[in-house]
Amino acid sequence: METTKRIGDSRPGGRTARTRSLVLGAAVELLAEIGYDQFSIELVAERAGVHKTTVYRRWPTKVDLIADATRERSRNHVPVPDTGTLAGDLRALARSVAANLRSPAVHRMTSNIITASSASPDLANGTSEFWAERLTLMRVIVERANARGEITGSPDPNLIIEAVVGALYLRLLFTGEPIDNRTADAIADLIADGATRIEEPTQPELHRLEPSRRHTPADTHPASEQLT
Amino acid sequence: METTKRIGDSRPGGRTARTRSLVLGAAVELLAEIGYDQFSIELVAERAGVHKTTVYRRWPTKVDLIADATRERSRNHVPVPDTGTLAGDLRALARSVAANLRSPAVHRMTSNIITASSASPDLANGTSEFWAERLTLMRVIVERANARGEITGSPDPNLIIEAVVGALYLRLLFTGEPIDNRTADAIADLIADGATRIEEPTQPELHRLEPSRRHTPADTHPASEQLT
DNA sequence: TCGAAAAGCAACAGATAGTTGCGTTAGTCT
DNA sequence: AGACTAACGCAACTATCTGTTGCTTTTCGA
Repeated sequence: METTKRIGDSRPGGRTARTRSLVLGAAVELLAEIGYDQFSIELVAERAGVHKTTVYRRWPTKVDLIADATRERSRNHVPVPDTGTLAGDLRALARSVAANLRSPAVHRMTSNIITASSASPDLANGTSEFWAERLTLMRVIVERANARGEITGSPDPNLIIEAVVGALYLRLLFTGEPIDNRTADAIADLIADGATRIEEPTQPELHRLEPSRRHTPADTHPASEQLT
Repeated sequence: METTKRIGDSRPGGRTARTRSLVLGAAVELLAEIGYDQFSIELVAERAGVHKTTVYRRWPTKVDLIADATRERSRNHVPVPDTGTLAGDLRALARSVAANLRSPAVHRMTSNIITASSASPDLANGTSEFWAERLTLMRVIVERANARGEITGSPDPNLIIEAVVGALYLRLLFTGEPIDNRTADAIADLIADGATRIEEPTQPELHRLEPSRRHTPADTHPASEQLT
């Protein structure tokens, strides 16, 4: 039995692969150019110089196509800075992210992926994995700082990166405020200060503020019906 | 002349207002229930118990409707915590935001607004204003801490709030990692530590790390074609 | 109670998504 | 090389959805 073979599985060599990369390339281009509304399978087909049935056969829906098109980006190697200090590394990282976010294409791409992700658990997983990989890569910044003895306490390394990146994305998606290098430096410094609390690393044990000294506020009951 | 009067301007009292609120209410509900794809004017009309032409006449497009429906949320009063310490306040704030973000309805709502915003500068402005207001409200947390002498240096107060909130939203929209109270506390503490650098507030001048001591890394040239 | 603004209604036009059947092209296998 | 077959091209089609129009009915306001 098992004649249930998926399209594009055999003949991985020639035309199939070419068509596939043409279509996915066109999809990525369009995702960066137009909004989710405008994005359509027919447009992608036209851009790829391919007939729409070809696209429909392999990617039944819009989100399937988007999911596949964005899956490849894991290959994007993020250059991880190594300046010798945590603050320096975080600044470089923040500036690099900021520079990226200033591009309208990236803005559109990001919005579109968020939209599609909310419609497809598959794509949501892909996005999640992509970011997990990316954060793992960036985490060496924190690990190096740790090896240097820069870091006090044991903050979650991921959280340090997430705070820097998250603040920048918040501006991109919500506040619309400028994402310039000044901002990037400021957020990097803020987080670096938080992670390297003591200014005299030679006496790291001296009267450090223990987490237990802070009081945990009563859990604010979740706002009953507060959207966003 | 000037017969160009907009629909719904006169008769602000009775039926007009009722219809309006019915429609906007239905729109908000749907935004929290379904994705941007499914969301349509006809669905909103049906949910509101109103004929679709009624909706079309007042809100020509989907995004117009969404823009109007979400404009009202500025009224949402965010309870600003006041626990007596910056760390405590930030923890309470983070927990409250986290609790909110755990709701799937909020997740969908957020994604949908992002999508619609990218299609409408009008809505984008609205969202931007909404967040500006919200951040301004939350900023009193930092201002109170400042008055208490908790804060060293002069970090951008907005940035402190943005870092906390941004990290949580990053998880919601990208990484998909859990947004529990542990995470909320950790991010709050990290930022609080960054803002209140010296552990002995009575000697705030003692060997503080000046910004000038940090070196600014060479600006990493923006990755030429790195989407997202 | 009367006039006018807004809502209801049905029918319509146009666009778009997605499908189907069949002929054509081009890798692959012997 | 030549045959086989998976994948593509093509045109025509259906179905659905978006948005409009002309008219009638309701309801607010004065």
